[in-house]
Amino acid sequence: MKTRDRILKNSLLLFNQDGEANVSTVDIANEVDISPGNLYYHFRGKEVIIPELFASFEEEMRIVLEGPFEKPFTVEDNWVYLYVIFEEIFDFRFFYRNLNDLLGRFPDLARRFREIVARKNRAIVALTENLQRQGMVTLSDPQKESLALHITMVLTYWLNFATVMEADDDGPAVIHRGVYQILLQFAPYMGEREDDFVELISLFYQQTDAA
Amino acid sequence: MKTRDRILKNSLLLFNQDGEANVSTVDIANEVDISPGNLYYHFRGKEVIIPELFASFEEEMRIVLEGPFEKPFTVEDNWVYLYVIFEEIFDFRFFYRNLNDLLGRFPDLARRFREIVARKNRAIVALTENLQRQGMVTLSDPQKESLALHITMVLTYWLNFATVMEADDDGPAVIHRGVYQILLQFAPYMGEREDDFVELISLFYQQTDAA
DNA sequence: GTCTATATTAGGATAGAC
DNA sequence: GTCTATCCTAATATAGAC
Repeated sequence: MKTRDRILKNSLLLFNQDGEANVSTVDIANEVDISPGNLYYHFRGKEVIIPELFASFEEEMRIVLEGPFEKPFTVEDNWVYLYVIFEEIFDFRFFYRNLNDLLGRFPDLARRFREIVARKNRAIVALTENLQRQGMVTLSDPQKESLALHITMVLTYWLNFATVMEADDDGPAVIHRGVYQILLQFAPYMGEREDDFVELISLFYQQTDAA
Repeated sequence: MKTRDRILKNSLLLFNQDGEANVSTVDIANEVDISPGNLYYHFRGKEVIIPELFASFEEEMRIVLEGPFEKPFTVEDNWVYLYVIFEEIFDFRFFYRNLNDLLGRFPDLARRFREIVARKNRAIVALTENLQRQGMVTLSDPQKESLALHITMVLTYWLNFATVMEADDDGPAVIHRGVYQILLQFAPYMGEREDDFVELISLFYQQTDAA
């Protein structure tokens, strides 16, 4: 693995672990086991590393969000879809934990981040419409927009919230509950299918929780 | 006004404006128009100012959250109640924008912050039960818990989210939309009253928005 | 209580040898 | 590409006079 890539990899590791603000260039160099001077040969400091990491995140998120929304999605498909989005956020969680600061410091990233959130929102709208087409939920357009906005917010902050509320940082379990919470939000729009649906996702919840 | 209080007041101002991490003790001294040395006479640095500000927040939030939940709350009461909670968060928004970092640095505050969120959640549960007693909404216990958790999350992160999504920082308007979004979440549990309810809160929304 | 002056340190950054 | 040595700066913190 090239030094350049090792720097990126370890920066991400430390940023996620300790928060970007609490990681110095020397910390990174130590973790990579090179000299600070060498680090500066590859990157002119954190101000260059961060946008580079963001670009990876952006690309992966773009791929993830291009879900195949024309086909009918089963509940399990939806479960997996949300799970994968959460995983992506988890992998770059340092970014989400410091959003205001980071977006303030990098206006270019702010623009692009907003674009990602907008995409996320559109994906949730599409997912909702898919459920609608299958006759699983009934909701008006304003309700749809409002619900999508809410879900987008939960997708954005759930991992933060969980970290704040419980000191421990067990990724999979937290993601798992996040997916469950989100899918539960569709229940009230399901009419008589509601009970079946809740039972189904509760099953997913318990199932994967044990794993 | 005593110097000590002026330091606290201006620290809060700068923290909210620029983020705690971007405000130095010298910045604060400048804003208060005293020397850095003098600042250190009153406080041993930001590490002492922050918990002091948190204590104010904690106290005010405690008062706000002690809502009179036994009486039947009108929709307008609920509107005002949520609005006031948001205002409190807005006044100490620097804290919410840096939650993970700050709670990591001050474990004692982390404990107390979790307690506040738990109170917030209980308040929302109480508010929901109040609507239930009035026959305005129908929901099962798990639904109630899930809805309350969601609303607690929105209460916690809405202002952050809005700042991220729109660069501008217009407090009242953002709070206003937050309240609207939250109340909208009760709609699907209202049965036939739903349309009336949505119309009513839309009215509040447009009304206060013009003001 | 308040000031000025100064010490200390950590982090960011570069020069030059290998 | 990599290292060592070194510099610069911003931020924290203290001492001592007024």
